[in-house]
Amino acid sequence: MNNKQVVRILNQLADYLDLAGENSFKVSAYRKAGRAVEASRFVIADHLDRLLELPGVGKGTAGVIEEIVETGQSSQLERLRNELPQGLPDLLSLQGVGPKTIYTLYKELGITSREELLQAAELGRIRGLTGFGAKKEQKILEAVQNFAQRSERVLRVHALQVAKEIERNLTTLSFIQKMSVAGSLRRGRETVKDLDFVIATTHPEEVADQIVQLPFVKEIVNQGSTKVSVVVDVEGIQMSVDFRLVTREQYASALHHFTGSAEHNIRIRQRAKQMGYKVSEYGIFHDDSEEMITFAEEKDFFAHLQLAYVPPELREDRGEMEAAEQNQVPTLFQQGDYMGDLHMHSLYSDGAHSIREMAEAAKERGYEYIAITDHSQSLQVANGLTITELREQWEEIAQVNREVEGITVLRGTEMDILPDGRLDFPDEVLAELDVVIASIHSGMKQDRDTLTRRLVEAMENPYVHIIGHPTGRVLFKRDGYDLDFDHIFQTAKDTGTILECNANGRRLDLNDELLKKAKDEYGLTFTINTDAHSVPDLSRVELGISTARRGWLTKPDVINSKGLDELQEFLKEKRKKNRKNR
DNA sequence: GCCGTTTTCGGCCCGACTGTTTTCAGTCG
Repeated sequence: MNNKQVVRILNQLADYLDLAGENSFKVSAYRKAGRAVEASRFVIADHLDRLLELPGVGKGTAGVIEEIVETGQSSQLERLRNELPQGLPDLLSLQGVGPKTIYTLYKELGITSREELLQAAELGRIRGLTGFGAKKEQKILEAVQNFAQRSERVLRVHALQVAKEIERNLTTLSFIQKMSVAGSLRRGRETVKDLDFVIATTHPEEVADQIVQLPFVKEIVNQGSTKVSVVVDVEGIQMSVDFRLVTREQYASALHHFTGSAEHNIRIRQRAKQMGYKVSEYGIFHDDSEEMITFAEEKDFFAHLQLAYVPPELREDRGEMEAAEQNQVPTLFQQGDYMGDLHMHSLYSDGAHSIREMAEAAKERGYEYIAITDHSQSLQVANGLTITELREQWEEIAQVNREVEGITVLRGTEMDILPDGRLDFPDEVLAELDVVIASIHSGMKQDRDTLTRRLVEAMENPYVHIIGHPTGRVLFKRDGYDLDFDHIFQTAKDTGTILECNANGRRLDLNDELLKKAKDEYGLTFTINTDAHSVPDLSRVELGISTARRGWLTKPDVINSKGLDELQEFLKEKRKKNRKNR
């Protein structure tokens, strides 16, 4: 039984308890225990003796978890399943419909599915119930109808596109003093469910009226004097968007509050409470007075709670509170630290632009160097290069280096690690390359041991510098390979192999959590690369940087922060050291 | 159910909005 399976059962139990009308603090205790299991560094089933170390896990939930691990289920959950129909928890996913509503509808009308709910709403059977009226019935009807098209999470890259369009429009409105996107987009998350904007204004009603009239607003969900919720459609991407309207004085507190995460905010409020304060989205209050303390900037808000400033990407309750208390928040990697991109494709394999075009675009971005890393011969779907073609490419690289000043193009490859574990080029060819990335593009469904061994053997080759997109996951499409990460990270440490944070918006691989684990537990070094297949792809480096920041990476952790000479020296050293070890 | 610099009970983050009520419950983030 893996941790995810335990989490799923704990969450199901919480859903059922919620529907059964159980004390809401008890319900959230189970959800909190679920989050603790999810965040834990060890496999729960192998360390049942350590359950009580997890925050929010006490005797009660520990007993439930033990039972889940030992029997594969929870007797409490099974009992509730016998008492309440199977379909009820599904109804919790309807917008604006919660446990109390669902339970009442079940008790009074026998409703156990979306179909039955739709029918009851259409027949007007809901409006007569105590506490329900025509409007509530209409809302329920819409929630069921919208279920099929309700907004799923969208990729960060798409959410950024929507946010930019909204920002562009907001700047044309009157009475807006200051504004920022907040929420999970500001925290740099790889996918986003909805957007939050915080706006400072002297005229909230007027701003709200202007917002709901913006051309991309498809639906007004609700509109008050401090909050407007709408659904927008920007070039076919539909998202829910909340706008929070506050005064200039309240702005910094509101920005912090709506940036979240929920877990981070809870920690902030607990701390404030211990210090005799109360925190709301508008400011900080003394327990014993009405006076509200406001802040010019977020850093002043943190300072008032005797905390160092925490960048949005770290606000997940993954150790940032402890770091801020001890003034040990790291200076995270930033855009200006990025000196060059070490993974991109050209016309030689499956890229859309020539080496020269890629070099000129990279120079335009201020880079010192790039590596052209076309695919290798076995990856025929991507027009992988034979050794002969690779040598031809070196001539063109030399020519571009002669003709385009101010940037250096390095000879590279993204070489396949073949299904049997062999590499696609022999050592004598690899020795002539400046940058060797080894990646898996086939045999992705092999078992854990086989896949792990393929990566480990690739890292043990002294000519391999980098493992490209190490887990192979593609967001919304496929999970990463089944891998033994401890074995892989240990090998990367022993061989000095660099692991990639691939900035393709569907990959972001390694992801934030694996980056943090690899850094904290193994002290590894990383590279952030776009894997660009065209000139515009070069700009997605920002997605890789926000992921790296969420993984707590700093400038020295990322080799793309090195200048050209230092980088080349570093790549050569890696080979020297490992040839000796071989 | 969890937890303790208000320690074994009594809180648990906090407020906006909506719809239904006539002072509040439910839902959401």
